[in-house]
Amino acid sequence: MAGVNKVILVGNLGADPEVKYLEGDNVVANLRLATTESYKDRSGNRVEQTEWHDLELWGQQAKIAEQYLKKGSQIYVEGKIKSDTWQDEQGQNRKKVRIRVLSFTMLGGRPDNAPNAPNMPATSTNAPKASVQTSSGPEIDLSDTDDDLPF
Amino acid sequence: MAGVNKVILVGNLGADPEVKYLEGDNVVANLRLATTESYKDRSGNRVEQTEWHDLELWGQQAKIAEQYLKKGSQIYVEGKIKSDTWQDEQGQNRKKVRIRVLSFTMLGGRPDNAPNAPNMPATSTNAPKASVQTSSGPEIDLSDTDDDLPF
Amino acid sequence: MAGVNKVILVGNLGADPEVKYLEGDNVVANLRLATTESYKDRSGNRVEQTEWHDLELWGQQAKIAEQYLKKGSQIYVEGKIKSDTWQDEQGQNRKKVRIRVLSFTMLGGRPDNAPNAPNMPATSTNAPKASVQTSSGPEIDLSDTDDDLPF
Amino acid sequence: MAGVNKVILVGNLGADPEVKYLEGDNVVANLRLATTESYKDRSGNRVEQTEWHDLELWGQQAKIAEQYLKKGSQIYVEGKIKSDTWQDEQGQNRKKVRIRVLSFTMLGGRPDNAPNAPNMPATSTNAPKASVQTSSGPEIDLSDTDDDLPF
DNA sequence: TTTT
DNA sequence: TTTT
Repeated sequence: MAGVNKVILVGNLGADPEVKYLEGDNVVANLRLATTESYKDRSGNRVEQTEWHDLELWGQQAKIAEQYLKKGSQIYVEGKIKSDTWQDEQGQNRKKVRIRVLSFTMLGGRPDNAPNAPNMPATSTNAPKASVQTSSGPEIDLSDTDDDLPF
Repeated sequence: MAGVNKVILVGNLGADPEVKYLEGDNVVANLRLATTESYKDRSGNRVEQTEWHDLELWGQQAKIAEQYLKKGSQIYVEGKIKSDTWQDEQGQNRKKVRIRVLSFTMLGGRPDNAPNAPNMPATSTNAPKASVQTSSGPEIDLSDTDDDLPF
Repeated sequence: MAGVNKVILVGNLGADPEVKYLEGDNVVANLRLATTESYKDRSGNRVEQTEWHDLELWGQQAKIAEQYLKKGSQIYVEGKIKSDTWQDEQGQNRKKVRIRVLSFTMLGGRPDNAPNAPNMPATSTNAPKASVQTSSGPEIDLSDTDDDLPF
Repeated sequence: MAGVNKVILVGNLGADPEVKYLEGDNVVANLRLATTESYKDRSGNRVEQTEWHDLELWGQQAKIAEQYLKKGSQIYVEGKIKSDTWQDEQGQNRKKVRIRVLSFTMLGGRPDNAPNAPNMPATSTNAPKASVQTSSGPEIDLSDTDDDLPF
């Protein structure tokens, strides 16, 4: 039956991406993203509440994350909630929730390691911000190569 | 620091709402929501994948959920990801992820137990679908009482 | 520069889809969707405010809309805002805003004209609710055929 | 009938906010926001497509926009589509679509004119990024005054 | 455990 | 563990 499972986050990475190259030319990147909410409590004091999200990126997006994201990077993320369930050694049911990222966009300033040669004109197609929108369901073949970064 | 933490779901309840009345006139409802995704695998077979979400509603929304939602109900949900963390008896760090619902809307047909008397005119303010939005624009008066359900 | 342009709607069609078959095997469907918001004004009276949206669907989605949607259908829509600008006969700048639909899902009950023969097994791939998620950027080739409906 | 009308944008302002102070202590700000999408056409050339959105903010949000946003500012916006319709001098039906902003968040670096004195402690409540959310959870006290900007 |  |  048809459903919708959508997550939208804006936050900062708590650490550099952790990237694993798997067999069969597959790549996965894991990110820790903090989204912080700020509000006033009853006493009028400003309170900050931070939620930490475990993000998972696959394929070309994992590679772009590896290359351009790092601890502190601010990103916009779109994805879906995905959980793994298993039994632990005590026979207890366990569940781990992750955000499967379907697209992300770097926010704020130009990344330090963006591919912009010095003296490159401002109107260069090497735009200063990364936008990655593979919108890849499992059945879609994204035959991108490393030379073919989306920005 | 400013962030965004937003979840949008459309799915069906796997069970009737579980409602607890707490001290201090507080109410909480817990719902189990299934979002099902359907796609074709490499062999061309249609595959269904269901994700189960733990929803948490508070206050007036909890009461409306109790009154109008039941096992099988299809709803649109907007909320945010919220996790509790603690140490279990083995001293292991544990984390439980929930969706804190900020608004929801009943989808599909008129709920069985909707407050529509027979012979009630079609233009009755007892509209057939529940829409609950605790968050309102500045011009909207939310002086709701318990007798004053938003539909 | 990287941006986000996302629209999420839940509403009902004000009329049957208008479908045009263009040259080159292209199809476009135009839908009128009403989203209705209900709130109480200062006097405590319930007020309904309806916004009408012009939706545009292309390709396989247009065909599915033609086949399964009709006046009154309730759908969930995801898309982006897209405007055409031109000069009218008086030389005035004009602008027309549409929602370019990227995916939609039928809500509520089984559509009347869904392809479920009586005695059809429950596991039929002709599932009773349409879910269309081509997530088609302009560069993605969706070589679906009519026999290959996504439900 | 219950509906959903939601817009999520990330983009940059094309000009400084235009703010009007109305009678009765009301304020409205109009913003022009560009969302740019980048993709490759059939020839493999990168193409940028920019959509311009007319945003409308009211009350406290309008004041914050006036104070902290300017041409070029990158923001995350959440709102709804809202159209005005009228007849022009030729008796033609006209329609103007705007985004009614319900919340916004400044992205990227610290705004130039943010209220951070030099030597101000890092834990100052005068946080450098604006987050404005008129819609709040039930437990949040929104007793803001004009002197009491939410960051 | 839902829905189709 | 981020950001401000």
